[in-house]
Amino acid sequence: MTRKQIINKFKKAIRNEQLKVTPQRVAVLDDLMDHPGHRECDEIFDDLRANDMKVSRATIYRTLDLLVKYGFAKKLNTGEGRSRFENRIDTHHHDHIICNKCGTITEFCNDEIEKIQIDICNDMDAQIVGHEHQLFVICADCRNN
Amino acid sequence: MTRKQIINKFKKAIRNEQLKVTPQRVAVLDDLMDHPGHRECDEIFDDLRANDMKVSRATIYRTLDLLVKYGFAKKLNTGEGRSRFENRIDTHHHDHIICNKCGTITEFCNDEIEKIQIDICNDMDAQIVGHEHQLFVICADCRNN
DNA sequence: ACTTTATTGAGAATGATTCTCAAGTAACTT
DNA sequence: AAGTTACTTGAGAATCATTCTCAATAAAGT
Repeated sequence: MTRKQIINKFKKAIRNEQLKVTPQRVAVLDDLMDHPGHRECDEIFDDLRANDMKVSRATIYRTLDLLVKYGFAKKLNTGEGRSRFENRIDTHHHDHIICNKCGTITEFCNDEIEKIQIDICNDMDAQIVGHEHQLFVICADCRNN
Repeated sequence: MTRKQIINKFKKAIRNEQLKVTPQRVAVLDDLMDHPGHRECDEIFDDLRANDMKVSRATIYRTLDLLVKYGFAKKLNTGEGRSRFENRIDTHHHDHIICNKCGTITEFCNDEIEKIQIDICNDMDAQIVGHEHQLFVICADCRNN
């Protein structure tokens, strides 16, 4: 999907809920797609302001909630005391490896783990709606100082 | 290990760092062991106060940090916007299944997953220092209303 | 353009956690 | 047992991320 198509999909999703398409909402999604990493509110805030957009933190949080709700973004907890968000369109599912020293976030995905998770939930007759899996490490770089 | 032995071990750990054994510190560990569940600061606070102990939230947080640091407790993030802590002595390692509807926390442990995690870290030459793995579900009870 | 209704920004409010600091207390010394 | 030193404590202020409030603004339909 091209970026334009993704944004159109988002616009459609918004209108579908009798919500309104605004420059701020589009800009947040655009920013998430510009930065494949894991971004926090203030990074997005600084970006948009740097691009001369009039926007408030409140609106960014509100928009991120929308994006998560409609499946365009994922909220993650990296144990830093604040949330990070990542674009979720056209990305394969993955979990995170976080270096406790330098903070670098690497991604991983393991089909076997994914499968076991589903089995565990099935066994207890629960419907899985999501998961969060983080490995905390001292990364290769940090180990070698 | 008996409870007395665990508490003695904690006292030893504390003294070993030139810190002091105080009634508040012991009481927090005691409370964690009284309640095998996953407790948050305010629950502990209410408990200790109910037991006529003079204690402040600040001290509870400070003590929980100590307990985590010395391996007597584990801090976990259940996605509620505050931390929970659990006793970590004499408990087998486990991860958590959290019902997004009723909030019930169930534990699980899967050796295969544990093994894969280690393999993943070894492959990238990182030293694993911890992990957090949560499955978010709608539990059997909630599914059947 | 006009109307309706959702959205916005600013700043206040919230809630969890951390910090400050004077008063208190553990533990060592005699 | 009393004195000394250094770590701890509680109260409340401070902080930080996030959410809320509300009057002003701007989509989208007519």
